[in-house]
Amino acid sequence: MHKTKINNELIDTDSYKDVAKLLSPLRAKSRTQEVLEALVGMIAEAGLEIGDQLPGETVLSEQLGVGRSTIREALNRWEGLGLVKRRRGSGTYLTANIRPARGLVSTETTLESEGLLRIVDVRRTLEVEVVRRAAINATEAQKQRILSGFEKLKTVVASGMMWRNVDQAFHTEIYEASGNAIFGRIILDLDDAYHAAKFRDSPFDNPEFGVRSVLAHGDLCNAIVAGDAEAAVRAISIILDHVVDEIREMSETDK
Amino acid sequence: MHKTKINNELIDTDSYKDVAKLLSPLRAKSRTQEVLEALVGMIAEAGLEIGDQLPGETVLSEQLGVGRSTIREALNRWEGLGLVKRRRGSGTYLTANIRPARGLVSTETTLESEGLLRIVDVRRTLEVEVVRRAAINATEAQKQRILSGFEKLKTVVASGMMWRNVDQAFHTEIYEASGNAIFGRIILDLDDAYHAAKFRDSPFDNPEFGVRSVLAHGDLCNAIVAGDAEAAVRAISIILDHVVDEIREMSETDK
DNA sequence: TGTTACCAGATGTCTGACAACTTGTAAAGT
DNA sequence: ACTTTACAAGTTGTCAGACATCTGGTAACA
Repeated sequence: MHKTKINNELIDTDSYKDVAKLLSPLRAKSRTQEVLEALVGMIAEAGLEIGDQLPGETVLSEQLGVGRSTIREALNRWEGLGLVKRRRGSGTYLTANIRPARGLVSTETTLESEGLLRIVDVRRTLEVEVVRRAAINATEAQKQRILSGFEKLKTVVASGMMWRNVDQAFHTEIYEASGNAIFGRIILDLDDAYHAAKFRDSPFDNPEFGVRSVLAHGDLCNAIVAGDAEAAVRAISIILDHVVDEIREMSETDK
Repeated sequence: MHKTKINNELIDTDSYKDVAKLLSPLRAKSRTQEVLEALVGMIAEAGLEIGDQLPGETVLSEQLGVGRSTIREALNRWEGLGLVKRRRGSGTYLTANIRPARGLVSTETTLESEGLLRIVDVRRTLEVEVVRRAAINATEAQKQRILSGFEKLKTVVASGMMWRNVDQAFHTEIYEASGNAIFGRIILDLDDAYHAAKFRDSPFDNPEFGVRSVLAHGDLCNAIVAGDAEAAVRAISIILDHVVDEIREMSETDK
């Protein structure tokens, strides 16, 4: 069996499934996540409202081309969040208004940099709180994961490769260490909205930006491990300042 | 409507479900719920803490005598509430302190209120920032809208009507006055999630809560109009404290 | 010594099957 | 004409087994 090193990951080059992955490396999302997004789209398009019944599990699984277990995992997640109510022998019913996420950064608010800056603005509020808590609450195991995440980020950035996924993994460790996973979930949503708006025309990472902010990432990492909340807040502020700079530069050089 | 005397009690015989409920009220729990309670017991007994790894799915399913799918449904539910983190290829890890229900409170209610408190926690971070900015940035026209929104809220609460929509409209005015609408967008999403989870079975407002917090709403309103950011922050904190109290009361009185 | 290759264990997904429940409807009975 | 019963179709709940995919550690190799 042949293995090849790509993006710092061992990849099986014998099965062409993995080759396909090379062509579209953005599909890192889990099947369940994709199903959830597809469901949101379906609900919006079909105009379903509170109380309406969703199609059966078998119908959904056939239509989306995934197993019934996967559909069930997605729907059960939603029931846990109170978005749907499942009745055995009857069906699954909407119990809340489900809005497609595109509202965050939709069509008209993407007026160049303005929308991006607003997103970063909200993100800063959340990130500051998260790193403060992470510095206080992180367990030893979590600190270890944060450290190794940073090491991975450093090597990827140094090699000039796409670092967004690695960066996101690094920050996810911090969100988890904060003690309230909902912060992380919202920030990741904001991040998705940000990149969807930013990379509309050129969907590639900026290598230079990675080099610039990797230093601050190191400070952030050390501050959390050392339990220094205020230093962590300073570090994340610097990182977000770099993001703001990036947006400004982009809006200046771009047309 | 037919009534029949059974065991010296008048019972509605139109639906024999009620009779069956009298005979076996213990079998109402689903397998998944039993699994969740068993897991809570195991975690408490084993003394697992945040960051610790749970036994594998196969081990749990064998030990509890249920299928692996059932275990997965339970654990996925927990992940949705942010109580555990599942890592593919690695394992399932605790991300919150899970305590067994005591006294009359059901395990389900305990876990649910835990999730609600996390939502309010995130919301507090955002709301504090929003009202601070609103107090600083609000224009005269926006202050006027906030004032009239509060007047409407006062009359609706006093009349004992459903006040949720009016309350949401009042807060929306504040979100807009903050100068960054994305804050409001996210808070409204959180509000939806909160109500969907909280009012899963009884979709009604609590009139008493409205009366209690309308005073703080007045303080918030005046502080923003006066441009006093710190007073506004204090007022919104009191409002959110009331929400937390409400959750606590619910999980104590619930059977 | 450091890289590589491999292995065990864990979660993710799919398939097929059956159980349990709900609901509507047609048949049977009065 | 009305009520009761029985049944069928549709839906979610649970189980078993299999394979895919990922993670972390270990042993072999250069």
